[in-house]
Amino acid sequence: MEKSSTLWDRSRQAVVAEIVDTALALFAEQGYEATTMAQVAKRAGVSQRSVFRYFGTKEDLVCGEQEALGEVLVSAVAAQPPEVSTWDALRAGFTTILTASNHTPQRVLEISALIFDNPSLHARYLEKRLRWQRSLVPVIEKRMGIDSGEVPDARAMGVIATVFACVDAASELWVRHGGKADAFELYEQALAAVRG
Amino acid sequence: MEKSSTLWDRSRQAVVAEIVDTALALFAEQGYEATTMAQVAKRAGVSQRSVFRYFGTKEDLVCGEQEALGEVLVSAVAAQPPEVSTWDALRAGFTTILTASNHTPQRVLEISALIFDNPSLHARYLEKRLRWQRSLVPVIEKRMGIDSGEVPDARAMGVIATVFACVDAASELWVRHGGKADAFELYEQALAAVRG
DNA sequence: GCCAGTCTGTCAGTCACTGCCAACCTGTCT
DNA sequence: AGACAGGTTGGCAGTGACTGACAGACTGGC
Repeated sequence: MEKSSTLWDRSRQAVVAEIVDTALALFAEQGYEATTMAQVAKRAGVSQRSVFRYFGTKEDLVCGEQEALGEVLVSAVAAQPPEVSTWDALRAGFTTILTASNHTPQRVLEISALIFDNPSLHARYLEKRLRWQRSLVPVIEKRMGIDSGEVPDARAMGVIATVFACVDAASELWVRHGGKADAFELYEQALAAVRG
Repeated sequence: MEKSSTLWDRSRQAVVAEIVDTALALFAEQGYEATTMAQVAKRAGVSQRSVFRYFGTKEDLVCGEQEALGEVLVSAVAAQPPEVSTWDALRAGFTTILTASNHTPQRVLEISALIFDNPSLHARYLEKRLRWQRSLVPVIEKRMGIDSGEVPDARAMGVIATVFACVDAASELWVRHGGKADAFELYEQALAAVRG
């Protein structure tokens, strides 16, 4: 949470934001597949090479910020006091993410719909989420009173994967309902069906 | 389970198997990323174009048969008698898949390790699994006594996603243990931690 | 043998992505 | 002001996955 130090850093942030905005606009106009990186670069006013320097892959134009959110999630869960149950700690982590995201719900919905509609994007998204799960393992193991071995514990992995699965189900349904449903409620329903 | 009808069909199957075998061998030798489709085609004795006609993508050389297994899973779950609980029905589906796969455990381990070690393959694999989940939704909804609406039910999705999550955790741990662990046991542990 | 339909190989092309190098911009030291 | 060092950008050529189009080969039915 450090203030954007140098002026140079801020202009860089502006360039990144500009590229993402033009990319999302183009994806909305023509669809993800039909849009080329050359188009994005040209309309954003930078070289194609620079777009790849900033984002690495076309998919990261959409899924890029997931990276940072993962760290937020892990530290939020780790920061929960020990008397909070594992399930509540994980839920708290996800609510933290929701409030930490500085996007309008419309924007979140737009991006989510893009991801859910596009197999290649969806695949990449799932894989990134799996990294979140991996980095959560030690945190949850400690919370469940399990010694962290070199290989993760099946119980910890199961709990983490289940919470993610329910979050995922809730997100997908939220998108399918056009953002009109209560995602939190859907999550509770899904988890209750599992644990009840 | 129909007998491979025409001779032509059988030789076609042989070609497909030959391509997969050479591909896996090359991946084992040089790694997945470092192996080009041109190499696979050349060593398999077919044109590069034909490889793409059979498999569509490089990833499908490894994940291709997942497709068929998904249908086996769905029909196996649907075939469970109604008095079997939802959880048991899903577990039965997965054990059916395990026995239906006509590969040696070594082969399964080799393929699984390839998938888990390779982000691009892993991503594609997860996305395919998600399609299994989608096609299971109506089956599970009926079993849980839920009317199938146009949008899936959160409870059904949660249960399905959870079982898959635990299967996934168990598979990954099984691979991390070099195939020496009991995958079934790991699955039970993970699910017990969730439902207990 | 002949014809229709299917399968295969070849070729050229698109697009994501990368390494390389020259130009450039920015702050610093003298 | 001018030289210098660091990092940044753009252009360019290349690789590799993947696709469409076309021509030849191969198959089964007549």
